[in-house]
Parts: sequence; C-alpha cells; structure tokens
Amino acid sequence: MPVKDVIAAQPSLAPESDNGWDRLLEEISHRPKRATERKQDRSKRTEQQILTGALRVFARDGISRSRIADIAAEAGISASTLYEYYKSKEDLAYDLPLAHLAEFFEGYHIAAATKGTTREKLLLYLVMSADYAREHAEWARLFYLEIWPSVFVTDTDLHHSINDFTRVLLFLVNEAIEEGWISRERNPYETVALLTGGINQLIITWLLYRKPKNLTKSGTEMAERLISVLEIEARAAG
Amino acid sequence: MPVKDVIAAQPSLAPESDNGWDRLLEEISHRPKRATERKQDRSKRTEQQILTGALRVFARDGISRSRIADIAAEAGISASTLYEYYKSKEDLAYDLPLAHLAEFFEGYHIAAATKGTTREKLLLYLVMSADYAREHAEWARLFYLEIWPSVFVTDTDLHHSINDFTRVLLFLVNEAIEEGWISRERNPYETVALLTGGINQLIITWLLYRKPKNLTKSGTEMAERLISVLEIEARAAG
DNA sequence: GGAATATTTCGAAGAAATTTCGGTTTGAGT
DNA sequence: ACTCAAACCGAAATTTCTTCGAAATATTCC
Repeated sequence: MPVKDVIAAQPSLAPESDNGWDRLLEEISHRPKRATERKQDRSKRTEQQILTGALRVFARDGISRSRIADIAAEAGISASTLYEYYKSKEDLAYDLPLAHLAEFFEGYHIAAATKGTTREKLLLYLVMSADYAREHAEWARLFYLEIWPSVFVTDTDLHHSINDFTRVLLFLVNEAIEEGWISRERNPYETVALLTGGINQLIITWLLYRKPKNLTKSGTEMAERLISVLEIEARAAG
Repeated sequence: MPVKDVIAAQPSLAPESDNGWDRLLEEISHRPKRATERKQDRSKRTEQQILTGALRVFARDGISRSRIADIAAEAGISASTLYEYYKSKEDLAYDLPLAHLAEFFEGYHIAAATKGTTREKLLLYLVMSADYAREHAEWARLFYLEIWPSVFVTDTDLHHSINDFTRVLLFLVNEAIEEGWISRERNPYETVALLTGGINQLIITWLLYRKPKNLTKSGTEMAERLISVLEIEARAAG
C-alpha cells in the first residue's frame, strides 16, 4: 500500500515527512481529468456547458431520473452531441465530481500550508470538507448522496479520488498516533471511519433537510469535538 | 435509576420512561407495510417471490441497472404481472427495505428488553445494526448504499422508517444526557450524527470492500469505542 | 484568400427498457 | 358446476438512451 510506504519513510528527522505530505497532496490534486483533450475552443465551452447543465439537472432530479435530453437542453446542444463528449449518462455522472474534488484538494493543500501542527491540519480538513459542501451544494448533493456510496464507482478514476479523501485522513491520523495524541491502541482505519462518518453524516443531514441551518458552524463544532474526543481518549488510555 | 428496578419491572407495570421506550419501539416495528392486501394465497406467494427476486437483482446490479424483466424472471412471472404489484421499479425498490427494517426493530425490541441500562441499550443498538447488515448483506447493500442516502426517499413510507432509526438513537442519547454520562453541553443531534456516522461508515466500508473482514467484531469495537469516548468526554467536561 | 482537412454538431433512425392494455386463465365462494 | 373477481400474460405503446451518416463549422496548408 502506497500510503504506508509514504508514512513509514520518516524517522524522527523532520523534512522527509513534510515531503511525503506535499507529495500526497500534490498527487491527489492533479489526477488526470480526461483522456481526450478537446481541440477547439467552442468545444471546450460546450464541455463546460455540459458539466454545468448536468450538475444542475442531476442535483435536481437525481441521476437515474435525469434525462439526457434535459441535460443537453440545459447545455444548449442536441442530445446526440452530448455523446461526442461522454459515452453514457453514467459516464458523465462519474466524471462530474472529479474537477471539484481536485479543486477541494488543491484549496486544502494551500490552506494547510499555513498550519503548523498535525492537529490543525486535521481540524482544517474536516472543517473544509463541510464548508466545501455548503459552498457547492449541488455538487455535494450529487457526490455525497448519489456517488460516494455507489457500488459501481469501483474501477473508475473517481474511485481513486474518493480513496484519496480517506488517504489524507489516514496520513494525518497516523501522524497523530506518532505524536501520541491519538491512541495507539486503536486501529487507525477505525479512527478514520469515525472521523469521516461523523462529518459526512452531518453533511448528509444538511443536504437532505437543511438542518443544521449553519453547516459551517456545525461542521466546525463537530470537527473540534471529534478531535478533542480522540485526544481525551488517548490521554485516558495512556 | 437503580438497575435492579428496571430489570424487575414488567411491561404492564413499567414506569413512565420505559413506557415511552416501549411505545416507541412498538410503533416503529409495526409501521403499515402495504396499503393493498393481497386476496389469494398464490398472490401472497408471488408477492414474496417478487421481493426475494428483486432483492437479489437489485443487490447484484444496483437499482438503476436492474431490469424489470430480470426481476420478473427471477420471480417466475411475466414483467407485466409485476405491475399488478408495484407501480414502478422505483416503487418496488423503496418498498423493499421496509419489511427488513421492521424485522430489525422488532428483534432489537426483544433483545433490548433483557438490557437494564441505557448504556447497554445503546451499545446493543449499534452492535445489532452492524450485525444485521452482516447477516442480510444483500439487503444492506441496497439499503445503505442506494436507498438511505437517496434524495428521493422523502415523502415515502420508507422515509418514516429511516427517521425511526434516528429517533431511537435520539431517545437513548437524551436519556444518557439525563443520566449524566453524555455531555449536556453538546447538541444531542450532533451526538446522534456522530454515533450513526461512525457505525454506518464502518458498515459501508464493509459492504464495498469486505473490510474489515469481521464486521461483527469491528462493529462491537466501534460501538464500544463510540460510547466510551462519549463517557470520557462527559467526565472531562463535568 | 481559398481549397483541403479535421472537428464539431445535429436530426433521424435504431435499440433497449419501461409501462399500459385487452383479453385469458385461475381460484375462492356459493 | 357456476360466477365473478383476482391474477396473469403477450403484444403493443411509450419513453428514454444511443448510434450513425450527413451537414455545418473551424483549422491548416498552400
């Protein structure tokens, strides 16, 4: 497993670990987006219009109820033209989140650079996840409610990006264990599940019911609580 | 309240709080399943065969890729007959989890009766959730990966049953707050999100990757950890 | 600038799946 | 055995997805 190697490759001397961190973030914010590049400018515009329209329609109707014709209309093209860009509706749906994920990772990479400690980085990650969902609600609806849990995402580019989301957390959790403020007794994967689960559940509830009203505030609260709870746990155990 | 009293208490003589508990569990394990009752025996058998076949096909192919024809074939009937039972594929998919959910709640109701403390009840609930998913993996695949997160479950019978899942947790969390071992400082809904999220994330990961290998064991570990962490938090705060 | 070439677009036809409909079969009650 | 509603099915209609060949638009090269 690449993550373990990256993490293992650092004794007590510092620079190596930052290197691993940067390489991880670098890698995940630059996953190749599409195999085929569009040649003409008009085509690039069309591609963008498809993505925008599709996001709109998917978020409104859900993937399975959405009709290609509606998406095409929203993008101002004919349905058959859409097939020049994506080989099926499913293909389009699974490609859609990639750009946003990359954007999120990139934004996080920059923001995290100002944070010195692992704890701050972890907190930022959780808080930014919730906040990104709030800022891009249509995308989040598609991503958290339809795509993330989907069985069929395995063996796609998207699958890697979703795993990246976990990899970052795992990196930070392992570092925290190293630093001694997350319990060594606990399986790191379990800790990651706890963190991811807590934040995601909050996001999902917000997407479905717009409750809690202020997702940024609740996300921050939840994130701080999760981390502090892990700290207390480690102290109680150690 | 003393553990002995609770254990000794019979349902008919139960104190006020147990009454609320029993009524809640009673209510949620007896939500009306279908509006229309089938008249003939053969029809009841057919209905059962449709449900079994649909579960099989949905779990294998996912809802959107599943074909009515396949489900009908699996049930040994023609596609058009299926429409005598369900008005659409979606309708069928949303009806499917109901019976299992009721079964789970019923099983939990019985098992919880042997548990005296709120803490034990809560632990049991989380553990049983994970274990029920393991025992009914096809159902769980459909429920956790496709239906629960779906935007379109709102305004359906299923929606109530899903909410019930949270209501039980909320009841127990509030009781725990009353008893003083979950922090009063924290929003109960947030605590519920933390608990649900942690367990669900574990279940989802298992459904997708069969990791952790032993879901019962990991579920128990996670459940114990979640609860103990909340206890420590409350002690640290109080 | 204009012919040659490549890319992009679209309407119409083809495929695939869902859903409806009319009529036949089956079974419960008498 | 007869009656009638319930259950069932094949065929057709409908809806939506997808393919294809030709037309339109952009780019390249002389």
